Amino acid sequence: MRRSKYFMPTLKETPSEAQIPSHRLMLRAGMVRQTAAGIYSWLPMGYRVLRKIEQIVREEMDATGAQEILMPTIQPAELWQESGRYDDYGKEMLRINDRHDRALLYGPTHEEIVTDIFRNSVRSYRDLPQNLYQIHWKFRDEVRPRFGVMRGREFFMKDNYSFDIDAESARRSYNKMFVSYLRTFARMGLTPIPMQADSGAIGGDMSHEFIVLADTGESAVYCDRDWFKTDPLSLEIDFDADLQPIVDRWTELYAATDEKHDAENCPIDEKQLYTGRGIEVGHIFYFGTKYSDSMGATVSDSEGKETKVEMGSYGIGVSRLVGAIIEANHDDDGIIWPESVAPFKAGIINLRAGDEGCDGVCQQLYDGLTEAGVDALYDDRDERAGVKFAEMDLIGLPWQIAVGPRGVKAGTVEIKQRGGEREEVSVESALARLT
RNA sequence: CGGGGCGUGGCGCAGUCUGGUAGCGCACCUGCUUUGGGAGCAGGGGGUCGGAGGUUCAAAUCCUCUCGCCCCGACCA
Repeated sequence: MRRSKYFMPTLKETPSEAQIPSHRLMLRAGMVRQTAAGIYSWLPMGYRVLRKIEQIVREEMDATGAQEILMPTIQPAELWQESGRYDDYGKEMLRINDRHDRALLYGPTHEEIVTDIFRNSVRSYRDLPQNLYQIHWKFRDEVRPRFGVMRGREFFMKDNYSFDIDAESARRSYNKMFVSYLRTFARMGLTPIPMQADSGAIGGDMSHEFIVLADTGESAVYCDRDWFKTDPLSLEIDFDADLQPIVDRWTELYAATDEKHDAENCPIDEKQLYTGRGIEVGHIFYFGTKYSDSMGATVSDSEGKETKVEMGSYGIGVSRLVGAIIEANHDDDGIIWPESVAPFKAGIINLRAGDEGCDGVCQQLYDGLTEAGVDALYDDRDERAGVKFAEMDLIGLPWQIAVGPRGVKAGTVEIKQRGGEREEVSVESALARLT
């Protein structure tokens, strides 16, 4: 993509409404624009990142055998009246009436809809287990949206729902999600720490929040330093195998959010305790027959008896992750994207646009990268070097290649990783480095 | 929802207390000079001061109402 043609309205100054780094940087880098309180429009570069994250989530969901569906954003009130949540949910739920004065709502979550789909379509235990996911928009009318995309009212979310014949099978479904989440977040360059969460009326240990550490995170977290020795990406996972040992391993180390942590009775040594901040990016939850009960979702078991299905639901805040990743990866100059979610892998800076030599080398680099399938942003504008360097640092592409008249004469370009040192190399080796 | 704050060109702000017909920096346009870390000079365009009422000879400024946004707290992917 040529910068001169790319819609990326960057800002030198920070709009006054933005307080935390990710919000400021997303506005400054031209990734998003606020449309209303807690409601954002995604501009080309922000949308690229959102899609990268979405794709990682999708791949990891698919790897577990979950199947992607797409449910409506607008839902009929009847289903919620049936589950009993229509009155419980309160003002966070955006309620709408259509022209016939029928009560509708903009879905804050989709348990009712999937349960409805399921009960109308599945009759036998032979069709279980089942796990359906979707990635799309939800709306919760937060009293106080803030932190930009990290706590919006409208947000992009992956949510999925498991259906099992019994509690034991439901635990297997839960474990799959648990392990899958570890990989999903790790692939985005984040350190995910599962923390036991309140599992409500069901009780037990079947609810976890996934927290990623970030200095500017919303809540204080306490955990064992051994967390940093673990690497989810090194896990060889067979989703058909028993995952309980992996889950056990990832829950035996201490980890607690502010609310649960008790300094007096902390089970681990002070030296071993890491104190930091974190952002909740995922939540998995087993809730048994809560909805199958109220909404009559049953199947025949192996003896022909009607049995309520055991369910769980699992969420990942996809749009929140964009902010969370920036919170965890930035410096004073701007964003530092992990390669897996970067909008472009590399930026090419033409330090003397219009100079025949510079133009030629830049084109050669750009073509070379493009042919190799590497996304590059080529800053071909007639701007001063400082402007280009500053913007490239701001938008945080993992690699920068600077092409100037001096180097071109000597047959070299300068390559550096965002935040790293510059290195003079030949055009060929620059290309080799990135392809 | 309780408490606080702010709405003035695209962005950041001054002007409001003490009414007199809107200003600065950045960005934008033109020209020249510059050209390796957000250039310099000159010229130029753009705002009925969030909105509606009211007071006044006169309102960004005073009064009333209203809408929007932000921050702290309680709540959440």
